[in-house]
Amino acid sequence: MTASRTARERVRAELTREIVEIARRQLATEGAGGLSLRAVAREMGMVSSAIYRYFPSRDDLLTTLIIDGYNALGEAVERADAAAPEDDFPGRWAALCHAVRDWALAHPHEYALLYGSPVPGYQAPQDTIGPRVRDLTVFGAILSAAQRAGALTPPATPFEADPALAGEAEASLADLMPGVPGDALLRALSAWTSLYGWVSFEVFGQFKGAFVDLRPAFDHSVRALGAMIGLTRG
Amino acid sequence: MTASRTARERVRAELTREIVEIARRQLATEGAGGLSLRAVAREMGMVSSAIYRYFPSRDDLLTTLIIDGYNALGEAVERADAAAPEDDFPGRWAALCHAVRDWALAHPHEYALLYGSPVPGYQAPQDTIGPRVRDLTVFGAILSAAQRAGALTPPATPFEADPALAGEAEASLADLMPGVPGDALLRALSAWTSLYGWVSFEVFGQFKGAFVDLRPAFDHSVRALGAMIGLTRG
DNA sequence: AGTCGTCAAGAGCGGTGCTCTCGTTTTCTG
DNA sequence: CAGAAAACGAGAGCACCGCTCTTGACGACT
Repeated sequence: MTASRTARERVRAELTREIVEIARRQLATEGAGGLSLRAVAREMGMVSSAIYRYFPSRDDLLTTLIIDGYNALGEAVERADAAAPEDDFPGRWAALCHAVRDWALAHPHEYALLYGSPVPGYQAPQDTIGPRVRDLTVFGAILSAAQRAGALTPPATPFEADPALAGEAEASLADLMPGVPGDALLRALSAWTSLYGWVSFEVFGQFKGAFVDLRPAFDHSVRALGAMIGLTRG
Repeated sequence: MTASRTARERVRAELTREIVEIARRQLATEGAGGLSLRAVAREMGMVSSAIYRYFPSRDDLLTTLIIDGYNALGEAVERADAAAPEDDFPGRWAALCHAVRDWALAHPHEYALLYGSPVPGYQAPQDTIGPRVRDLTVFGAILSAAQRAGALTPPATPFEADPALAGEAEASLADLMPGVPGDALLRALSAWTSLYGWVSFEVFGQFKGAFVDLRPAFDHSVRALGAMIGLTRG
């Protein structure tokens, strides 16, 4: 039964995969705005209306591309983190940051789809919430592990966090970053926004013609942020 | 002579202004993708081809909207900075940050046009470079003034900047932020990317359903970043 | 073997940016 | 002042888009 039904379903799955693949290639070359169902159909030798048997609308196709993008980015981050020495927490943070930057520069249009302006009105259905936080999850694992290893020590700073706000942060991030004190979470949040702010600036061209060499500047910023968070070697 | 010529040119300028105004309203409601020359023409009671007498292409219309956006944001930032006590440098930094965030939240689609994914292939002609750095210019003025007032003192940090990189930063930002030492510039750069990273996250919906109250969290982050930069009261 | 669901194809709708042509009107000039 | 020149709005049209609906053929299940 499964075998007979699979005859149909297998070709269907294959065609679906092929559509997504062609769409991703179009996305990579033309950008999100240039993704056209008709062009995908043309490249597949199908007529445009046939695509709608597989994706009910252009936005649905975009949504799967978005999910794939989050997964690809998350995978890259996970790989980079796993390759770093487990107790070198500043190093793991730096590896995470460079993974994000490298992936974004290698896939600018997909990065724009994930972290740029929302494309249509906007969509973002619920299936996205899982892959969307894969990078954050890695970050949380690093922070939690550093905290457990006693390698998350607040640097001397003239600025203290409001205890109420710190508690709120602790509560709302308890699942992703368990055990991390609230003030460290707030510092980590600043570092996180700085990371994506930098990458967005660079990918979206705001840094055009600024520093001669952006890579060492990025690396310095990343390490300084790691120190600001309070990460030390375990 | 000017009066006679103005007969035509005045109505032309007026129509141009009206086109931009309608376009901005469409941009605010529909987003950059929903901006349609035909819709603008329809709303003006003109035929679509007539618009091309005033803007040679849709991208040109978008470009003027972008320039206007940079100017509006820059003006808001300048106003906020001017309203703060001149020698309260952490306060001026905080005012700048809140001005950026408030403006972005009030004009999300225009913010997306400025700091989101570049719209078509992308454009960004040279007329943009002036208004584009109005916010950065204010930031530079704050930093330079703080430095002159002796209110820019590096906080105790376990992380030192590479002198070569600091020198490079000093050289490339000498015009915008004269007199500011390189290591402070590097810290300021991190704070800058953190600011825009935060605002982009918030405007683009990445913070959806995170903290209950984003405003106090933002304010804390901003003040912590100010301390990280090394800003103190003069 | 017959029925029913799935599929690709085609035509078509309303929308887009943009081009070209054609009268008209305004401006500049001889 | 009259005529040339430039600017203008209107309209038709091209190629493209997302999306819908119908039609006919093929495959799968009873």
